[in-house]
Amino acid sequence: MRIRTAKDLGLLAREQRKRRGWGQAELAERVGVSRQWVVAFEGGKPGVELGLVLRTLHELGLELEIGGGEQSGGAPALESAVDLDALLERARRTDP
Amino acid sequence: MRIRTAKDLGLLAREQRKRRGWGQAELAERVGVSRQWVVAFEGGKPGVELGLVLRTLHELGLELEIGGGEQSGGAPALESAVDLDALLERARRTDP
DNA sequence: CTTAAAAGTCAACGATCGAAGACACTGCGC
DNA sequence: GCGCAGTGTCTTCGATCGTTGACTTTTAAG
Repeated sequence: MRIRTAKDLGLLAREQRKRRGWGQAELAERVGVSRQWVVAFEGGKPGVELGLVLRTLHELGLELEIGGGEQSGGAPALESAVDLDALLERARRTDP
Repeated sequence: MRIRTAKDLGLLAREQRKRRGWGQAELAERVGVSRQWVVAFEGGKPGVELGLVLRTLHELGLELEIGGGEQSGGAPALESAVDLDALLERARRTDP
């Protein structure tokens, strides 16, 4: 899932937490933050600290991936081949 | 690229900034933060605020993607079909 | 080699954070 | 309807943030 805002991320984290059957208090304990912090993060608070966010995502089994990175001045070099195996492998990991 | 720590992310942001030929001051101005913040972020400071991080990544043309999300208790339900077109489309957006 | 640009570092300050504690509200099983 | 678990919200407080300004060090252009 593409993330652009803190709200996007918070929503995703909440969904994943529920999928795991955890309450906010349980997640907070696992991560080592206060429950209030979890509430704020899930609510999309932009001021939350990056390190805690990363730890929380890890605890939720969510993986952060950065893509993009085109040169500012023009089109990126074209890949000459499409690696279907790699695509499938990634899809398997992302949308099991 | 897989991101686990604030340090990972900061390094990547620095590389991308350099690739674009921008100085820290220029990036700071584009994002609307102080140069000191850019220095701190690139240096991997975990306390930096998520909202500013996301804005910075966007300005650098980096896309944030979240994957993973397996059920905690067992194997996820298997999809019966693989949508190659969707996979390719997503790959095109993520790794152009 | 010289000099300017870029990057690193330090300090002060008002704003905000995260934690702890607690109360209010919601959802659900019995 | 009642009770309990989960979630939302409020307050206080010490710690940290991001900004501004400025000085130092490193890098790169000429």
